[in-house]
Amino acid sequence: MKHFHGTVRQERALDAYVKLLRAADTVDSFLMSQLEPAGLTPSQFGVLEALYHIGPLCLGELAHKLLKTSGNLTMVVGNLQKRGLVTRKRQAADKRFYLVSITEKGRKLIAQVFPRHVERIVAAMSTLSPAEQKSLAALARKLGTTVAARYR
Amino acid sequence: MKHFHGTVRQERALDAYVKLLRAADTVDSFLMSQLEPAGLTPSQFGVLEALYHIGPLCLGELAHKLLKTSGNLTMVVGNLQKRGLVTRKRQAADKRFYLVSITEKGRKLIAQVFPRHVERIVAAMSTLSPAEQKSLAALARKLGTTVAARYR
DNA sequence: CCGAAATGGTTTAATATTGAACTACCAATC
DNA sequence: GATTGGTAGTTCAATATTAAACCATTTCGG
Repeated sequence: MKHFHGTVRQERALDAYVKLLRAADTVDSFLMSQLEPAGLTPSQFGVLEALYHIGPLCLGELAHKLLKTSGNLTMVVGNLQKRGLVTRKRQAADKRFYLVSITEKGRKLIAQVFPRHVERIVAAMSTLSPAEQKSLAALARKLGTTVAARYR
Repeated sequence: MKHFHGTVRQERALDAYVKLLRAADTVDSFLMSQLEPAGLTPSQFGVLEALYHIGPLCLGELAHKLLKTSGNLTMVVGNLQKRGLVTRKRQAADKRFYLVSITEKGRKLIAQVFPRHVERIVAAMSTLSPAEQKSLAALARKLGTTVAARYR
């Protein structure tokens, strides 16, 4: 938005906003493009990674963690299920819940893909010094949690 | 990725990466949800805003600015055109180019929506002090440009 | 208990998004 | 000036994404 002119206050906020979004977008699309050889879309990777590291989750929890709608998760989990990477099981206690678990096949896939993914993140972030990385994390966290809480 | 355990170096990079993405996602989805009453999707708003502030652009330039593919822009611009918010004109000089311009109707819509949008950005960013906003912008910029340049 | 409200998921319709194949046009070279 | 190659956009098939309507189940107030 270099072509917008407002008050100092506005331009400062806009500038930080735009640069934040662009950085996130650039880093993320690079990382996600590297996942393609595994045949995983970004969303599919997100679901599998969560199940791999956290354990079985129900659809609503997945949706909450990935900041997506439940309708979306129905589709993404469906596609993972088709490929035998996850299972979906109706809970006996409360039949409204569907527990999603990663299968052995899914586990193997993530185990194969994740280490390289982490190394690419390290490489990408290494542009920033350790102190800068911590600073960025703290600022982003403060911004994200405040906005999330304010407009809940 | 609180459930991943690696080296200090890895966890620092992952933490910064995750918090960056989540902050961007949270702020952006809040802002974009506020645009719905205008009947604009995030992408449509992005295109319209660019045309409004920069002037007429061809499809490739729009794709580059919005970090999207040309195929995507064909669709988004098509939907904006259906609603009479932009026009698409074949260039005489080089007939491969299609120049996209905002119409008076589109201009009015953005003029009506944009000021509130800016104020919401200011409000969201105001969690951070002016110095923190500048710091965040600088760190995000450094990260984004380096990653974009490295993996071009 | 029972009917009403709340909750978890699915479905539906519309738009978005991508990569890849394809079309139209331009440019350069021989 | 025809072939060759490159560039701008479109089309296509598949997945993603959302909001809204809907279905099933549970919970709660009376």
